[in-house]
Amino acid sequence: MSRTELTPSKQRLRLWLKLLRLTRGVEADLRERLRVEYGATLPRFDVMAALFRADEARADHGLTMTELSRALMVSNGNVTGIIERLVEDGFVQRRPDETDRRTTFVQLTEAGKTAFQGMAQAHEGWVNDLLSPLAPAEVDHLIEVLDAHRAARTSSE
Amino acid sequence: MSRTELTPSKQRLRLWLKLLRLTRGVEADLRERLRVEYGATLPRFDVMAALFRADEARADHGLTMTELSRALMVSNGNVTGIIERLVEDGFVQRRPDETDRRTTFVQLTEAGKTAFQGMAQAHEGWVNDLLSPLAPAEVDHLIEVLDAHRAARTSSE
DNA sequence: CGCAAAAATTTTAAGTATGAAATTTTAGGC
DNA sequence: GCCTAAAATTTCATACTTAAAATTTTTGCG
Repeated sequence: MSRTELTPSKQRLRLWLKLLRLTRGVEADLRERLRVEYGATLPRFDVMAALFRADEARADHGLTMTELSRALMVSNGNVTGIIERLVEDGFVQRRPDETDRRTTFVQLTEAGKTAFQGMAQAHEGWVNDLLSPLAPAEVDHLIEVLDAHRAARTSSE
Repeated sequence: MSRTELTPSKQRLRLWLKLLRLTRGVEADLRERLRVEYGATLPRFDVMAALFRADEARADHGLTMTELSRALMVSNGNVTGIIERLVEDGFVQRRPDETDRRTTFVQLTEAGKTAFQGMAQAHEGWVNDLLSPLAPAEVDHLIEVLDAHRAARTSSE
């Protein structure tokens, strides 16, 4: 019945390329809108999102640089630069750990929280639009597939 | 029945974040392996793959810079830099268009083709491993979903 | 205690990435 | 046949990204 007769390996490669195309397209769109409407960038937004979530979970001292780096899956040196610019803009503040002078806590300022909340609402709408061809049932199914994939990967490590 | 009661918009956002996590994870893995086993980078590999495909399709003159930029969904200025380094390495050669002096054709050298073929085979194996938790039927289904999504997006433009 | 290994972060060098401006060349209308 | 608009590319400034080296501080063991 199928039009093409490909090995599982080749099919997975095809899927991977299509997945990459989708995410690159969506990311390009989101980046463009963040830039035009908020003068922001995607990495900045991602960092602020992580800090906002942390603040909601436990409104104490923010995240350490290492926690941020791991949460976003980017290198530690990378986080340093992004935080530096966010601090310059007044959206983020650093705070030293009293008991361990190696670590630095990082958290959103009030201005940072306010700025993020505006962007986050717009961001959710954009993502919804960009993925709107996917029906809610399809979305739920895909989430399950991704969760199962993630579980399989982490257990095999 | 469902544990959480989220709006379609929030569900799509969740899906997007999971999708991003998957692709970033896979990309990080592929980048690491390309670096360790071939001393190559992902952008270089992507460019070479596009040129290799073009050469298979019509073995004449390669691709123009603009075609490359569009195929990979990266900025034109970006392609200039990557090609520059590939030319230095002897994997790619530029050739001027005789009839239109604005455009430059770019194609793999023999060394480039050979180098790419080795990497491509390994790359397919890595992708297969990384996506192995997805059963072939699931892979086919996902490909259909992505194709439908892509069709819906391009038609609405 | 003393000191080597580990941990958290920053720095560095090179590559990737963008958007905008600049350059060169071509095409089309008058 | 000019001259402006469009097209293809490069250059530029800035930001992001990585891996590796360097720095600072803490921990744990003999």
